[in-house]
Amino acid sequence: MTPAGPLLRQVNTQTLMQLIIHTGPVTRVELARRSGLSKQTVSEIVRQLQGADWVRETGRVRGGVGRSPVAYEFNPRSGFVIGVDLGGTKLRAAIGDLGGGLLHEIVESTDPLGGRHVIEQVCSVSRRLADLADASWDAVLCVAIGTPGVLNPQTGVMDFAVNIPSFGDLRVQDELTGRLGVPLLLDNDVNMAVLGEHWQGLGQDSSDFVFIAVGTGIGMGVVADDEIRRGCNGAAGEICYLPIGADPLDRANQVKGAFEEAAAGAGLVRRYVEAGGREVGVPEIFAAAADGDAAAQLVLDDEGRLIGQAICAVAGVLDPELVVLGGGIGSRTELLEPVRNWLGRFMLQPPEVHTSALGHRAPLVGSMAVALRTAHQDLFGATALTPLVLPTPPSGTADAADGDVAAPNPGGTR
Amino acid sequence: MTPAGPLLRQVNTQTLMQLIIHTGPVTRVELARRSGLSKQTVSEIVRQLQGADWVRETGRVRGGVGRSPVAYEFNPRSGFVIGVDLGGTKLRAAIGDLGGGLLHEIVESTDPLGGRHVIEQVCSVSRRLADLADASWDAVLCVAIGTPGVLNPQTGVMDFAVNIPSFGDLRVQDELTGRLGVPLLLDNDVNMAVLGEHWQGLGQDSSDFVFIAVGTGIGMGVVADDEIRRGCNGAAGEICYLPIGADPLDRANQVKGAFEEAAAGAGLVRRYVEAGGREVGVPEIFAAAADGDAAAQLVLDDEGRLIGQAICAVAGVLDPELVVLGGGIGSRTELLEPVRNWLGRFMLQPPEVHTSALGHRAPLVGSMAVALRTAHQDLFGATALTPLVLPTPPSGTADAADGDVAAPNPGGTR
DNA sequence: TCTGTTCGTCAACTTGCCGAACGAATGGAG
DNA sequence: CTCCATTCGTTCGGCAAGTTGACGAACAGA
Repeated sequence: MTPAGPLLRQVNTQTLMQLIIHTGPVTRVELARRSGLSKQTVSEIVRQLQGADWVRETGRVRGGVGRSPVAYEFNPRSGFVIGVDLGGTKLRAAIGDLGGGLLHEIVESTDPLGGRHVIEQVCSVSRRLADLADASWDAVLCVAIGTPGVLNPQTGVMDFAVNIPSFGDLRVQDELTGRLGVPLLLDNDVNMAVLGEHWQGLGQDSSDFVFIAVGTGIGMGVVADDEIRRGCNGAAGEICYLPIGADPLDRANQVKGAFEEAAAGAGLVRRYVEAGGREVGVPEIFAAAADGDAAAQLVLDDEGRLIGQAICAVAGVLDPELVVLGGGIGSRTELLEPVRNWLGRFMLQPPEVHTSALGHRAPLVGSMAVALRTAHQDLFGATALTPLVLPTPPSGTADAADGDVAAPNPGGTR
Repeated sequence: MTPAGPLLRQVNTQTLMQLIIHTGPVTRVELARRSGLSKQTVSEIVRQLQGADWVRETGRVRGGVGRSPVAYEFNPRSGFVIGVDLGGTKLRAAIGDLGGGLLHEIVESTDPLGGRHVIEQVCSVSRRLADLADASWDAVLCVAIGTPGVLNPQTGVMDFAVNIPSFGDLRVQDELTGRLGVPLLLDNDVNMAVLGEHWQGLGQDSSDFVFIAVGTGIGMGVVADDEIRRGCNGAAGEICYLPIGADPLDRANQVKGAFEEAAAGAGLVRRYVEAGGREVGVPEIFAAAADGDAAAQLVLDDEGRLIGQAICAVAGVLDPELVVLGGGIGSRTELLEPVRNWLGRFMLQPPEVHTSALGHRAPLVGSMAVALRTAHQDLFGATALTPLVLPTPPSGTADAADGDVAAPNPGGTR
């Protein structure tokens, strides 16, 4: 089943591939030093990789004494990935190469007809991106899509995809996979956003941090130990249900969640009206506060208190290094100071709080990160080949009777 | 650096070892089928393992047609691990074999002198356990200790180890490692408890669940994706600081935490007094409630409300499959119904809530699990040998300007 | 006792990697 | 301009590990 030769060679090939990717242009001798392999083995494998176009020469390294070595680097155009941020109004998509470089980006309005029309739109945009990048469709290795809603990990259906008409009914995963013919990943847009910040934003140096999006709704993405955490139903980070702000016992507040009821867009407007303001949109409230409107300022400070309280709850559970605020309301820098202020009054040692570095592009960047990572895993990852079972502790007391053993399993499972 | 031969053989040896451990008694042919290796290779490696006493024959499998094969099983006595639950008043310790079997257990009072005396006590108990199990000290592969307090991941010092006099000042990790001469793991007792439940208690089938201990203090252990989560400062699960019950803005409530101030032992007693009860201990309150004391019943129902609110907050952040209640107060079954009742009023789809299956032995069992797992990792794990770097996406800069269609990045990153 | 079947081991062959030695390129010294 | 130390890259013989194939050994049932 697993001939020995191929396996070892595969491991070594992947090792070298990893080194070439992460070390940038590198000579064969350097590879031999770092991998511990011998020069000849390295040469042979590199030759293969170059033949398969995974790797390309990048010139010679001159300057030292002795013969100039040839340097090799990863050929980023050996594959492409596509990331999509599918919102209720806008569809953002981008194509990038396997080196992590972003090549082209398309932004357009989401098809208001919803349902299959949106699926069709995603396909169309994807193929246009591939054309823009002058890439054959076969070279597209992975597509990742972030969209509002909770992904049901079992069925692959996005529940609560309220922003797009009749989108929740479709088996989006299957539909799109079938139509694109490419591995497809679907996830919550907040999860994508947190991964975006982890890859290229504020969370680059943090292995434990959260992204809190406050806008029309409220959501949170959690990165713990450098991985996204989804919880058992994919509902981790659904802090809209936190018992904060509104009465958590009122059933009316449990549909969208007490915290969301109070702190999200509608709640903010309602509190502004209650404080004596006119019934306007969220941006107008911020503008009014900037103009010195006392009611608006009070409401925004209160918003800071609510968010601070939520962060306090999150920090008590997760102990993140950093909290990134995003979304239509959360990304307003005016909120930063009240949030920090209130948080400091709730906690003795609060986590750092910052406004998203990527802004509305966070979910898109995150989708790219997911697609890229998946492609790399599939191509060069350790997943497929390790024959090792996870080393979990043996379960319970060995209840095997001593002495002769019962008959072996007849079917010869496998 | 890494000779090829040994590496491949090591991988295969570990593969077979894993199979033998997890499959129980198993014949060589079966091993060959499952591992994909040939019969000869399996024979050779099994011979070696048997010579090194890692594996032993366990009789022949009779009943089938043809020659009876010899079955092999993991020799659990090839190594031993020790788990310790070091509390403020009691010290529980146990020794088990590498098969997960618990062999002997010792419970005694913690040395009230604290500090080095306790360290000495741990050493003494450990060696006595090894003697009881008739194991040479060299065969003890790992010791894990759970104790109250927050482990500082950097220094290895237990901060806030308030229950044991002058214990927080010591570099316990280093002291004990030096004195025992064995790999030693130190962690929070609540973390140990959650791992105990994960191994042999209620959380066996859950990859995402939490253990909430309510007693003198309040703490929570978090298992997400089958791993314990500590957060960036090891303070994950410190739900004592949740803004629940007491005024979270009062600095006096921030030392121990608002939630702990309200819901832990002292808070429970205080609320009972405020409700008209006498100043008694926690067990007396439970007894009074059972006797029909209205004030006590009210206070306990209120305790259920507080805990329910905390679970609501935790569930909103982590989405656990299960919440296990433990600790002096939390493990009282009388609380289960009020907690569930209130939780159902807070949330539409609350997680399951149960009382700890292991009770006060949870931290001890968890320590055993940690020690066992560490020993297995060290012996048969994949950690030491994989030459693969983690396949993270390469960090390319792609700061494309916004716009309907962004220009391709000009610099040709990297 | 015979026979079909399965287990376990011995031999011959293949793969992959390494050490050592050798030709090739390069920059500097004379 | 030539020579040379130095480093790069390749070729050759050898070793370690695994696989296929064949054969003796044990066992159940006829």
